[in-house]
Amino acid sequence: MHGPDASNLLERLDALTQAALLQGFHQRQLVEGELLGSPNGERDSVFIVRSGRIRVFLAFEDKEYTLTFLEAGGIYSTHSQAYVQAVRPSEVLMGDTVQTMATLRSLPSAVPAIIRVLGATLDNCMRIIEDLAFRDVEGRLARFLDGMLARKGRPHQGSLRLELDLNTEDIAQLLGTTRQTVSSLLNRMAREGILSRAGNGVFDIHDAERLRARSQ
Amino acid sequence: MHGPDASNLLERLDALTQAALLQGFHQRQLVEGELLGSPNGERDSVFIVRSGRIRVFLAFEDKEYTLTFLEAGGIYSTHSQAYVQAVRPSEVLMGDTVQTMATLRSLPSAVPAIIRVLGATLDNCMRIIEDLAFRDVEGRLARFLDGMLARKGRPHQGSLRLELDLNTEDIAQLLGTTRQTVSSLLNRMAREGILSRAGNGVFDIHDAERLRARSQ
DNA sequence: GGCAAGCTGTCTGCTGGCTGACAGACAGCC
DNA sequence: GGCTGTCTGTCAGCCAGCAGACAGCTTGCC
Repeated sequence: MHGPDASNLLERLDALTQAALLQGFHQRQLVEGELLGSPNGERDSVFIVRSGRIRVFLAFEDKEYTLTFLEAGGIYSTHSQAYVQAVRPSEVLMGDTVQTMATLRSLPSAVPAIIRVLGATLDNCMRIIEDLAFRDVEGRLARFLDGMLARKGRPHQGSLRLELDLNTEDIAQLLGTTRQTVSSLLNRMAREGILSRAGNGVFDIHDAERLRARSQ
Repeated sequence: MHGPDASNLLERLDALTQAALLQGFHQRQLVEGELLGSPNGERDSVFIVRSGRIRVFLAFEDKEYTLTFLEAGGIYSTHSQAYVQAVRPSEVLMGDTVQTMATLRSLPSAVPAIIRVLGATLDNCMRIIEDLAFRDVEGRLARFLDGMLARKGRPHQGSLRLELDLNTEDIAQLLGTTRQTVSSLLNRMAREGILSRAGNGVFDIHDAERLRARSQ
């Protein structure tokens, strides 16, 4: 989410490699709000999302910045300074990082896929830095919507419908700003005819052209 | 630079593995200001810095944000949306990414090192995001100085001397702010007795305690 | 029905930091 | 000496966006 998805690791591997890699992984059910990992967490794990929705975020004092939402197929690691939390009931496959590294030694065919996943995560981070360092909130919002449009937009009555299932606060945390600012920007764009809101978390984009122009 | 260094890849490998990995790499001399890579550059390369100083930065319109400076031992890739530029005459060992990936398949012992390097780069990116999303410029500056202190500080007449070889503008670009703001913050810290400036790019930190407190 | 919880919209005041402009200090060079 | 280029310090003006407060709307529950 928020840009091209962290690539689906499993799709890129043949069945045998897949099975070998996932040896030692165990399935885990998460309830809504459950923390999978936090900075300085005891144990390093890698995990793959089977279902549900996982939020990866940074926190400092009482602010939070969402790095990404993971859905089915998403892969991440609980090391790093990020918090990892299920925002709804979810299922994940978890494995120990150290053990997975060891498995990799005897599974060279999986290496390029792994490196590509890491590379995609890195790209995502760089995009975020670019956003935070250079763009104002309106630019970030436009870029976010434009990116989601490419991934999730569906034609609907002459416009493009975007069902994000995110509320204003969620979007604000993805952009590193406040709910109030997102709210007023979205309404300004609505007034300008760029989009309209068709219920909570549902947007109809009427002028993708102008949206993209704003994301530069 | 700017936090723990992107780990020195070569140190972590035995001589044989090293030689195998660097097969096909070629040495290249860079003059000051030379661009090694830019977003949408034709060819993907990996490179290792032998000497000199390389700046990795993002650019947008007329602003630039420096992600890191690489010195001897540093490793990076020219893929990604970053620009890579020699800020002084430098020597690098360059290799083709695709070919290096292929080499890796038959060199499983190098995989953990590679993954660790990628992981360190990712950690650095996350630290930057944390800074940009949560901290004001003074906090970022304090954190930057504190980090450099740990890596480059040398006792000097009862204080800790920091020879950064960076001017105010360079620091501003590392922090995502302007030269003027950095200048006034440094002078405020000097007035408060936290540090003093002993020439361009040289700082004496008198109160590391209070510096750290400001970086939270 | 009433009540609470969650989501949204809007207003107001305040401020961190950007921008542009200018001046002083210093080094190297002709 | 004067000239140029590089680096630094400082000031005034301005504004994007934060923070707090409040109101309206829905939904679900007792």
